Amino acid sequence: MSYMRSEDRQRQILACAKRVFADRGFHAANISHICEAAGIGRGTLYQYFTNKRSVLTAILRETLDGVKALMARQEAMMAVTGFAPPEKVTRSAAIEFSARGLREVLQVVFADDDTLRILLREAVGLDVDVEQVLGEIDDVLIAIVERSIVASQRAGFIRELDARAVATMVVGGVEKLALAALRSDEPVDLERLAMEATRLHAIGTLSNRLKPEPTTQER
Amino acid sequence: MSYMRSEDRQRQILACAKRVFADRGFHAANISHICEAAGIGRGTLYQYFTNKRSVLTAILRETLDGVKALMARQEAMMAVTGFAPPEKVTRSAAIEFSARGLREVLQVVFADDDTLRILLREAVGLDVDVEQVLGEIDDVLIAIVERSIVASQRAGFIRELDARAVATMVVGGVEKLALAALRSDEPVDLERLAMEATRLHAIGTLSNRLKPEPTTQER
Amino acid sequence: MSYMRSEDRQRQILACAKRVFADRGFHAANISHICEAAGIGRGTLYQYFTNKRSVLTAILRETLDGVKALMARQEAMMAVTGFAPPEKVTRSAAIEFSARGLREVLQVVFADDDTLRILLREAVGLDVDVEQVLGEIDDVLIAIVERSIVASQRAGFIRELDARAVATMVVGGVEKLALAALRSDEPVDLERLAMEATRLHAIGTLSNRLKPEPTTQER
Amino acid sequence: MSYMRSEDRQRQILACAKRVFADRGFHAANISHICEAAGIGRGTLYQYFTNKRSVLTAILRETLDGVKALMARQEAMMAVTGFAPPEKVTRSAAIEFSARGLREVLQVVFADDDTLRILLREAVGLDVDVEQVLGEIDDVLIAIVERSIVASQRAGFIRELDARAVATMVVGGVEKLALAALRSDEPVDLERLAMEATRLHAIGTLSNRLKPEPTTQER
DNA sequence: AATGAATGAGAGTTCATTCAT
DNA sequence: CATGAATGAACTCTCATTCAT
Repeated sequence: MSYMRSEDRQRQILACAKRVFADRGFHAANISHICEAAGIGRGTLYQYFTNKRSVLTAILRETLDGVKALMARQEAMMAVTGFAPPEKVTRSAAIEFSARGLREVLQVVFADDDTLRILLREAVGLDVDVEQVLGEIDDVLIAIVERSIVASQRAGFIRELDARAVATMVVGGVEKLALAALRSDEPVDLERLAMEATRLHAIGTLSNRLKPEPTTQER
Repeated sequence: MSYMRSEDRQRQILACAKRVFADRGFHAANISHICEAAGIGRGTLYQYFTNKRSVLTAILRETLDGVKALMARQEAMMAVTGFAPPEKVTRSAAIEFSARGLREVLQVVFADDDTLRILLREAVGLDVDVEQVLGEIDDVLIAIVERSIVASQRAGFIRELDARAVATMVVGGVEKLALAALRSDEPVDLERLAMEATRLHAIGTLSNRLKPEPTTQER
Repeated sequence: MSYMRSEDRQRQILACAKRVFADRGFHAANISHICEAAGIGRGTLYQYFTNKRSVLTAILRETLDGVKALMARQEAMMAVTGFAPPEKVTRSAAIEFSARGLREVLQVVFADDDTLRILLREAVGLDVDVEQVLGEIDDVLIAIVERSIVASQRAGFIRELDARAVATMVVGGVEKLALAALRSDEPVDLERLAMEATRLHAIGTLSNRLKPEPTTQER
Repeated sequence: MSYMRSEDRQRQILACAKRVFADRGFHAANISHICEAAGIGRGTLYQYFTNKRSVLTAILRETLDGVKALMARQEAMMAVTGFAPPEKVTRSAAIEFSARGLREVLQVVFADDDTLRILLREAVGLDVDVEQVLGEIDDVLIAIVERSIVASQRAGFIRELDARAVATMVVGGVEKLALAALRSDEPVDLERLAMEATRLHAIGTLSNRLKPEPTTQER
C-alpha cells in the first residue's frame, strides 16, 4: 500500500486505464486489469471514479479539453494575424500553411497511439454518454477545420463551398488514414498525414489536362 | 412454434438481429431481444448460429458479399468500356461520372440506416474477428475507389497521386458525413453524399485566384 | 440439472428461501444459500425472482394473501350469523367465541415458526418496500380484530371504546408473546396464546374487590 | 480537525449516529454518513468504537441503562410506599396510578422518536449480539410492568393472572400502538398511550350487560 | 488525536450458452 | 425442429475497516 496525493493518483489511474483500454479494448478490460496496472486495490479506483465507464469518459474528456484549448488558442492567434492577398501566395505555400494547422489538431487528438485507438475504436458504439463526449470531440475538431476554411474563404484562398461538410470530410478522411495505419501496426506519421490530406483536399484529384468548363471555372 | 425452411429462418433471424443491433447496440442487445423480435425461442437461434457474435459477423458478411459482388461487377464493366480522351471530357462530366460510381458503392454498404449504424458504430471495437470482417469490407471499399482512381489516372483524367491513400480518405470522408447525418437523425441522402464528396476530392478547395506555381502546376 | 414446471419451481424456491431466511436472517442469507437449499444454480433463481428482496416480499405476500382471504371468509360468515342478545351469553362463552376468532387469525399469520420469525424479525426495518407489505399485513390483521370488536360492540357484548386502538394493542400483545416464545425456543402454542390474550383483553386485570365507581361503571 | 475530550466525542458520535440510524436505517446508513454528521473523519470513529455494530449496541445500551435505572428507582420507591386497601380505592384511581407508572417507563424507552424507531425497527433482526441487547431491554421492560402487576396483585387490586404473560402483552400492545403512530408520522403521545393501554388492560373490553358467570366472577 | 487514502472480501446480478423435453 | 428451464462464470461495485501520515 502506497499513499499518493489525490490528484496524482487520479492521473496515474487514468494513464494506466488508457493503456489498458487501448490494449485490450473497453469490454475485455476489467477493473482488475486497470487496478493491477496501477498497482492499487480494486476498491481504490472507486474512490476516484464512480464507474468503469466514467474512467473512459474521463480519458475522452482529456482529449476534449485538449481540442477545446487548441480551438481557443487558434482563435486568439487568428485575431492578430492577417492574411496576405491571395495573388501574392503560391498554392503550395497555402497548402503548407493549412497542413500546419491540421497537424496541430492531429497532434492533440492523436497525441499517442493509445488515445487514437480509444477514440476511433474502443469508445465507439458503447453508450449514449460516451457517444456524446465523442460527438463533442468530433464537433470541436470539425469546427476547428471549418473555421480555418471559412477564414481562408474570406481571405479569398478558398472557393465557395459548404465549409461544414468539407471539414467533416477532411476529419473523416484523416481518421480513416490513421485507422489504416493503426491496423497495419505501423506508427502513425501525423506530419505526413496532415500534408497528404491537405494536398488532396486543396487541389483535388483532377488532372489539368481535362477540358476546362465552357462557362465558369469555379463551382 | 412455427416451422420454417432452414434458409428462410436464418435469413429472418438475421433481418431481426440487424434491426435489434442497430436499435440497441451490440452489447445492450440480448439474445432474448433478437429471439423475441424473430418470434422464436432462445434455443432455436443456436441451431442457426453458433454465437451471438456470429450473428453479427453474418450480418457484416452480407455487406462484405455485397461489396465484393459490386467489385466483380465493376471489373466486368471496365473490361468493356473505354475512356474517352480527357481533352474531350469536361470537368463536371468527369465528376458526375465518378460520383455515379461512388453512389453505387454507397448504395451497397449503406443499403439502409441499420446497416450503416452497425458498420460505423455497433460493430466497431468489438473483437478481433469482427474487426477483421470490418477490415475486409473497408479493404474492398477502398479497393473499389482506388481502382476507379487508377483507371482514371491511366486515362489521364486524374493527376498522379497515392491512389490508395486518396481512396482511403474518400471513404473516410464519406463515412464521416454519413455518421454526422446519422447522429442528427436526418435521413442519409446517398445521392447528395456521393456528389458532394466527389466534387471536393475532384477539384479541391483552393480558389483559382491563388497565384499559380512558378514552375509546374501539377505535383 | 432437473427440470420442473415453472410454477412448482417458484413454489419450491419460496419454500427453501423461507427456511433459509428464518434460519440465518435476511442479510446473512446469501442467494447461494437459498439456491443450494433449493438444489438449483444461482442464475436459476433470477428467472423466477427479480431480486433477493423480491424473494422476501413474495414470501410476505403469501401471508398477506392468507390474511386477506381470511378477512373475506369472515366477512361472508358474519353476513349470515347473528349474535344472541348479550343477556343470554355468559362472559366465558363470549371470550371463547372471541378467542376462536383470534386463533383463526394466528393460524394464518403464524402458520409456522419460520413465517413467524420472518414476519416479526427478519423482515423488520429492511426497506420501504418490505415495510409496506409488512404494514399491509398489519393493517389487515388489525382490521380483522377491529371488525370483530365493532360487531361485538353493536351486539352489545363490548363496551364503547376506540376499536382501532384496542385491536392494535391486541395484535401487538399477541405478537410480543409469540416473539417471547420464539426467543426461548419453545414451540408457539397458538391455542393458548389466543385464549390468554382474549381473556386479558376481555375482562381486564382489575380485581372485583376494587371499590366500584361512584357514578358509572362503564367508561 | 477539532479536538474534544474523549468522553464528549463519544457522546457526540452516538447522538449523531442515533439520528442517522433512525433516518436511514441501520443498513442504509454508512459509516461515512455518521462521520459526516458528526463532522469527523471516517477513521476517527474507530478510535471510539470497534465496529459499526458496536455503535448501535452502544445506543441500545443507553436505553438499557435507562430502564435498568428506572427499575432500581421504582424498587426503592416501592420499599417505602404501601398500598391503600382496595376497598378504599376507585377503579379509575387505580387505573390512573398504573398509567402513571407505565408512562414513566415509556418516557425512558421512547425518549424520542429516534430511539423508538431504532428499538422497534432498525435494530430488529440484525444480529445475535444486537438481538441480545434488545432482549435484555425487553426483559427489563416486562419485568417492570410485571412487578407492578404482582405488587398490585398482592395489594388485592388485581385479580389472579399470569403476571409475566400479561406484562408481555401490555408491552407488546403499547409498542404496536407506538409503531402505528410512527408509521403515520404523527407524534407519539406517550401520555395518551399509557392511559389508553392501561384502561384497556385494566377493565377489559366486555360490556357489563353480559350475563354474569353463574359461579365465580373471577377466573 | 485525527485523518482519509487504501483495501479486498464478498455481495448481487447478468446473460450467453446448453440440454432435457 | 423448437423450446425455455437451467446454468455458472464472470462481472461490477460497496463499504466496513485498516493504517501511513
